[in-house]
Amino acid sequence: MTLKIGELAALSKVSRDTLRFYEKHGLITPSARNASGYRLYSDADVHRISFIISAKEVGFTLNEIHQLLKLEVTKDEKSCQDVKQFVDDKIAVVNQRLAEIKRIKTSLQTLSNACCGGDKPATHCTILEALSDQTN
Amino acid sequence: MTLKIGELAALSKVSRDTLRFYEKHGLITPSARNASGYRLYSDADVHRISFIISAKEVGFTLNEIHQLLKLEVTKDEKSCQDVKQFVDDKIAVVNQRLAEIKRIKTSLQTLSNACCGGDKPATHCTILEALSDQTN
DNA sequence: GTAAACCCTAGAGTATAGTCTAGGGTCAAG
DNA sequence: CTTGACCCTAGACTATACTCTAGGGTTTAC
Ligand SMILES: [Zn+2]
Ligand SMILES: [Zn+2]
Ligand SMILES: [Zn+2]
Ligand SMILES: [Zn+2]
Repeated sequence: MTLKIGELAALSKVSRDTLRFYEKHGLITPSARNASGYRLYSDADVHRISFIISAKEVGFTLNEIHQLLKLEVTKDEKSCQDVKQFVDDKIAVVNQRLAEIKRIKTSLQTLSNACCGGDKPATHCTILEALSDQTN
Repeated sequence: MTLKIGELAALSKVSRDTLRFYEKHGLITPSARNASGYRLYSDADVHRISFIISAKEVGFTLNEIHQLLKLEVTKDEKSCQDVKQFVDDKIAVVNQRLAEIKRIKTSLQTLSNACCGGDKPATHCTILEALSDQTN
C-alpha cells in the first residue's frame, strides 16, 4: 500500500507542507517517487510519521525526535538504558521549564493579589508600583 | 544625571544591543542625543528600563510590556481594574502553559517508568514501542 | 597623535516549527 | 479537451527575542 502526500496528510492529520518540511529536515523521506516525481509513502513511512507525531505529543522537539529516530532505527545496537536516559534527560528539562513557569505564576499571582482592582485611577496601583520598583 | 548606552547597559545588566532593540520596538527611547548622536538616558529612562526588566522577569512578553507601559504612562486615566485584569489575563495564559507542560511531564514519566532501563538491546523497549504505536 | 574603547546605522543571522506564495506540471471526470 | 483537485520546487514570511556583522565616527588616556 502506498500513499500520496495528501493521503498521508489526511491520515496523519498534519499538512502536506508539514510533511515536506519534516522531509527537508531529515525526519522522514518517502521510500519512493512515481514517474512524475510525486512522493509515495510506504507502510514503514506511515509507521515513521506516526512515531514522529507521538513523540511530538509527548513534548519532544523536532531535533530530539531526530535523535529518537536514530535510537529507534538502531535499536538492536542500543540498550533500554540509552533510551530511558534520553527520556529522563528530557524530563529534567521539562522540570526546569515547569519550575520557571511556576515561578512566573506565583509572581503574577502576588502582583494580582496586592491590587485592589477598583475603578479608581491606577496612580496608586501596587502592580505598577511593583514593576517600577528599582530593586535591581 | 545622564547615561550613555554602555553605562545603562552595565547598570541594567542587559546588552547595548538589547537596548537598541527595545528602542527599535518602541519600548524605550532615550530622552536625548549628544552632538555626535550618542544616546543619552535620563533618570526617567532608567526607571523605564527597570520597569521593562521587572515585567520581563515576571513573564510578560515584549508585546505585553508594550501594553503595560501604556497603562503605566496613562495610569491616571486607567483604573486598578484595568491593570489587574491585564495581569489576570496573563495568569490565565500561564495556567494553560502550565497545564500543557504538566501533561507532557506525565507522559514522559509514564514512558520512563515503563522502561526497564537495562543494558540489553532496545528491540523490546516499551518507550520505542509506545512511540511507534499507531493509536492515532 | 594614536590606539583602545566606545558609539552609530542598517541589515543579516539564530532557533523553533511551520505556513504561504508563485509558477508550473499531472491526473481523473465529464 | 478542459476543469478542478492534486502534485512539484524554491524561497519568502510568521512570531519571539535577541545577537552579530560590516563599515564607519568619537572620545579618552598615554
Ligand atoms: Zn487600587
Ligand atoms: Zn492596582
Ligand atoms: Zn528494557
Ligand atoms: Zn526500554
